[in-house]
Amino acid sequence: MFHITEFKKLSGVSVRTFRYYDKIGLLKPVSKTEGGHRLYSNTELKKLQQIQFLKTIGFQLSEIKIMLESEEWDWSNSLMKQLSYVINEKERLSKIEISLRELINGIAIDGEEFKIKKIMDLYNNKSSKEVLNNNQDKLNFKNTEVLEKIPKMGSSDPDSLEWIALVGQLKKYMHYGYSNTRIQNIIERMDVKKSEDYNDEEAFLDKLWDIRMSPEESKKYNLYPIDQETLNFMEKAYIYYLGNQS
Amino acid sequence: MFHITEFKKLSGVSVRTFRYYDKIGLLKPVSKTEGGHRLYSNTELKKLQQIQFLKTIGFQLSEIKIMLESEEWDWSNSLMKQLSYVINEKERLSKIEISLRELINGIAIDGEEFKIKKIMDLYNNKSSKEVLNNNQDKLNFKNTEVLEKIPKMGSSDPDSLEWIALVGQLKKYMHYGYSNTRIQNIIERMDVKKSEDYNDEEAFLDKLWDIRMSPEESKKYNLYPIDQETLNFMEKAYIYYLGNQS
DNA sequence: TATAAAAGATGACGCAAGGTCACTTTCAAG
DNA sequence: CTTGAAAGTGACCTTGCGTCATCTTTTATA
Repeated sequence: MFHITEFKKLSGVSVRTFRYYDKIGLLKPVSKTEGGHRLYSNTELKKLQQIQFLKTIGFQLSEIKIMLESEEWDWSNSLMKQLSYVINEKERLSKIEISLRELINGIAIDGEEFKIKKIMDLYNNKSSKEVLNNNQDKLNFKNTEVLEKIPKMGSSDPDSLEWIALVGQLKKYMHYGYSNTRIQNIIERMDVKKSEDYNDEEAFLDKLWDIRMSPEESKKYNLYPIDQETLNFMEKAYIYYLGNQS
Repeated sequence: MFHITEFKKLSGVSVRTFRYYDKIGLLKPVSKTEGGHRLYSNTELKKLQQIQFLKTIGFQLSEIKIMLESEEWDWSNSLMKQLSYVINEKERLSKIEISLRELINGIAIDGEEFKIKKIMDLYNNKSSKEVLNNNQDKLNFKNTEVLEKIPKMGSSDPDSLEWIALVGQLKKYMHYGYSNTRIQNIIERMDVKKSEDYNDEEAFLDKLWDIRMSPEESKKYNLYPIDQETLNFMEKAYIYYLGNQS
């Protein structure tokens, strides 16, 4: 049993925090003295450490509370969600980093600091134009000849099966980003398998990526459905793969 | 001269934000009507865009206010400071990302979600007894524990699916002989996948090949059945692969 | 055991950047 | 001049506590 300042020294967390956690019901003292002073035990210390860890990896206290309360929490789900959030944040920061470096270089080259406002204007204009460009839809053409070669759903042929498995893995690990080793290994395997299965007679994957079919269309052809997001991701990963080959 | 809602439409920023910026003195309307309605001009629009840009690269409103107020601001200094902040943040997020991936992998390997709390403890007190206990667990690995990692039949997990597909292809193309390119490609993919899925902590395939279980045994464990002939062939092909690597 | 000092409790305000009510006043058209 | 839309102000809410101010309990010493 520890008094609140001992508990603070053991954990390195402030007294105010304990009172706050008590108030929001996240971590309650094991008991109280007659006068109302809080008392903690080793159990609370361990729970506090769990809370601290979950906090450092970016969860909010309200989420942590629910996590630790329910006995059968879907940990992998929330960890994945948190991971994708972290990855997005990193990407956002990377963009900011690039902008900052450009600005710093621009200033260094100019030497005239008052030009900063003009540079900032450039950024604003650029971003609005980029939005327009990105909204332009890409071409949607079909090639039934190629479609016939695409692995069919429900096939028990191990070759088709691996295609399905590879696409499935692509989706599963998409959150790692297209440059991730695991993703790149999958792409490489696809590339090798492409030339084995389709003998390079048709640039199969190229066609596949041009088709960009909707789930509805692919069902019509009894194909393994590949959604737009996965196709886009596959394209990015493949471009990256080609760039880093040789 | 724009009224506040026109200004909102021109900039995409909320009305509440304008009132807030006015209150904190960041962006004041150029004038007001007799009744007190705010009026903005193109000057304010440009300034607002500058504010928005500085906000996206991570500056606080209080900083932005000072920046835009003083005529001779040391831009390069504050941009550098911001850059170092962004770099630190990215590094912090990278560490979080690693932790999250380790946790996710741990769960994926374990399959037992309730172990999350033990894993979290490991992060906190790396020197405590928990680590020792856990290491002991790992030292006590037996064949049955390895068996738990082997892809199960009927699993829809794309990773398991690819294992099954790869073994299936091995059987299908076995007649080409173990040194055939196609076979060697399959073996290579297995090797890559082995280190991805099992993290090299255990030489998974080695164990698998040591087990050499009968179809009956594998059914008992609900495993994808691999017959003796395929196992032997796999071994030969793998030895050949190791010899021709590098 | 009385008393002083240290330790603890409670409550309130503040922080950043606004969102979301509720209620009142002004503007612009007919 | 009226009426509905638009604009105004003020207050409370969010996160995760830090920082007073004030009051009560515990503990050490005389």
